[in-house]
Amino acid sequence: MARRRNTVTIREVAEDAGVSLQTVSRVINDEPNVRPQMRDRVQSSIDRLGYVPSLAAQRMSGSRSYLILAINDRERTLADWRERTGTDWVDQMLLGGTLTCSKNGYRMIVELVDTHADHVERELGATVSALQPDGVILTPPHSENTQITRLLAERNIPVARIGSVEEGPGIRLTMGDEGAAYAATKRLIELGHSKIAMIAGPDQYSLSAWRITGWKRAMEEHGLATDGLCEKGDFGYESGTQAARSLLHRHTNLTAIIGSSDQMTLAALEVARDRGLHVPRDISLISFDNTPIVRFTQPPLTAVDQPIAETVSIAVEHLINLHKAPPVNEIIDVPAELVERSSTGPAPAAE
Amino acid sequence: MARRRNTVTIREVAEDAGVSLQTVSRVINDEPNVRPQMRDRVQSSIDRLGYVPSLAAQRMSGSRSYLILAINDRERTLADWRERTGTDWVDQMLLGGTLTCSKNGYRMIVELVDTHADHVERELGATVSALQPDGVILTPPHSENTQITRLLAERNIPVARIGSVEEGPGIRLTMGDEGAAYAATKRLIELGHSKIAMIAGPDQYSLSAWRITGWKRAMEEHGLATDGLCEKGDFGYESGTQAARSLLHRHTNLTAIIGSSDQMTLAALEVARDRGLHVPRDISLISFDNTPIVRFTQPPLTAVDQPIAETVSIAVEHLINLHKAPPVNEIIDVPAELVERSSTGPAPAAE
DNA sequence: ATGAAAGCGCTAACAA
DNA sequence: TTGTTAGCGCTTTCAT
Repeated sequence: MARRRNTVTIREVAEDAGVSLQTVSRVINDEPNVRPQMRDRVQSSIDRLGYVPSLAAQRMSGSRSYLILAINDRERTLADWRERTGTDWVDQMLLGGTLTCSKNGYRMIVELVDTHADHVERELGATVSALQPDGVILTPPHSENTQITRLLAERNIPVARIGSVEEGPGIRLTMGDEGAAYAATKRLIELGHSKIAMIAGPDQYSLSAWRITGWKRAMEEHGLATDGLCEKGDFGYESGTQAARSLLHRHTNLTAIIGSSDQMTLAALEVARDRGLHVPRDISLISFDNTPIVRFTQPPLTAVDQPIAETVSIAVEHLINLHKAPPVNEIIDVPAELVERSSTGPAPAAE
Repeated sequence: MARRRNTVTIREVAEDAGVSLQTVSRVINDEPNVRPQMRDRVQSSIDRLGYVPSLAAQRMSGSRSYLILAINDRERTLADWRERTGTDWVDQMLLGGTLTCSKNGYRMIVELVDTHADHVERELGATVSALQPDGVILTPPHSENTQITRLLAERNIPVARIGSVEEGPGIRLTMGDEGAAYAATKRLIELGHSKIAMIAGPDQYSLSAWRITGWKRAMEEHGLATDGLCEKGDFGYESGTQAARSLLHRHTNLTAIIGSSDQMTLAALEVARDRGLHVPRDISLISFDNTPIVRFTQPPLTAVDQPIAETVSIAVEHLINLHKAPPVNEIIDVPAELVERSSTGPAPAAE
């Protein structure tokens, strides 16, 4: 069975318009050296025939692939999806990414990449060879994986690294972590809290440290102690339970906790409840992420909203070179916002 | 600046192995007529050089594109993402789709397509021309959009239609809607309920009717009336509020509601609470979707879990022809499961 | 400002 | 069983 030709090619457009292939190509790519009259003629043929250039052919002839790769941690992402934890990180990436991509004729492809050292080079290398993307967006913890950044640099593929300020190839974007932690802490201080603890994320993620820094800065500015008030988790629920238990055990006069993820803060809420503490009357809680679920908990959590969509959108814009002359050494910091709900309130009167 | 060659091509592999391009091609595509010894030789060159075929080139030479398109309703999806309603439909599609795709060397690309009649043909036509996917997965309401199915059929692109049983091109998959509604209703009847209402989805979605059918069948089998017990919504929260109000207003002796989406059921929960009804003591609630948020509401909702990941995975398998001889006229029904939580309980004693 | 020719990396059809 | 040839649809030279 002969596979019928079923797409319009550049040749048909050229014939229809009575011009050469090149002229059509020039029109498609908005290149100079085409008279307006000619351009109109060709464009109308394109429209009438419904011609759309084949991505594959464009890529083949050495032009762009019009593909942007968004890379996420395989293990964590799969776990989130399988357990349906309600993390909408990927959705927000798609929101910011696909919209900006499609505005410019690009597509975004989500790829999951293992952090495991043996695989990463082969795995990502294969993906890049197959797809030949025009740009790659790296998210933590991949943003700081030198194996990955080196591989991409070798292949001359533009990179946007989200959540990293480390020197290295590509542009760097952060989501206001330090500032947000500072603002959250400050807000709690305004509410009269002075014993404010932090459940931080894992060291593997740079942003964990930035948030600690923001929290410490606010505390110190107000002459408040931070010793023993920081516990580390891995962003997951279980680790939040451990951290909250240990904090509440050590500090019976704790009146506020900032959790570096929704899951950990949710766990803290549960732990507080188990100990008979009422939120926010006895203890205030602020979370990081602002995933959908925190609006539905009892009480709904005050949370730092991660501007994922906006950040990814900006990353895409830079990758496809909308901003000519990329500020190579600059770091783009997209500010995060604090969304106040009912898990924060005035500090309880001192005993 | 000369763009440096930075990928290994089939030619280099051929030279390295001392064979022709064609032999390498045969090895790559696992074709017959290559002696094991030759195959090994070529394979080791491939491995050593880290060669991966270029998708674009493969596509160009008339073979597959190794791309599967997953199409969702643009407006609804964007709204869900922007409002962060917690719908993880796309995530579940990615979970089922990308895993099965990547196992077979394919990629899945998520596309948002407007339902609006004027656009759809141009829009989807352009995407298909550009990407030339090997298969397309359609979700409601696109699954039954004849403009779309016709377009894809004309271009000989294999289609999987989720949530449609209508005659037409491609394979059809459903997610056990009728059976699940039947099972949910039956469960409520077992719990002693007899006045069981339904908040259905919009007519635009076939599955809305299937769920009504399942509910009615269970009711009738037990000699229970259904008159005036079905209200229609649009799956959104607002419409759920309207529907629940109207139902509770008309039927003061209502003891159970089945909602055709999480958002509508959440709205019903709120309405019930406003009227001083305790869930599940005074009224039981069962939802459809089982998105992450329903585990965190008070009380957590009993819900019909939509097997999205599994369904999409099966769709992909068929599209890439893992199951030779596709059962063209068969409908694949992936059963949904009822997840019991705390929004269902025994019917209150009759007054 | 426009066109002709060459080639991107691969596979299909054919030849050996 | 293996190799050779001719494209796929497009963009790059380079001519005109």
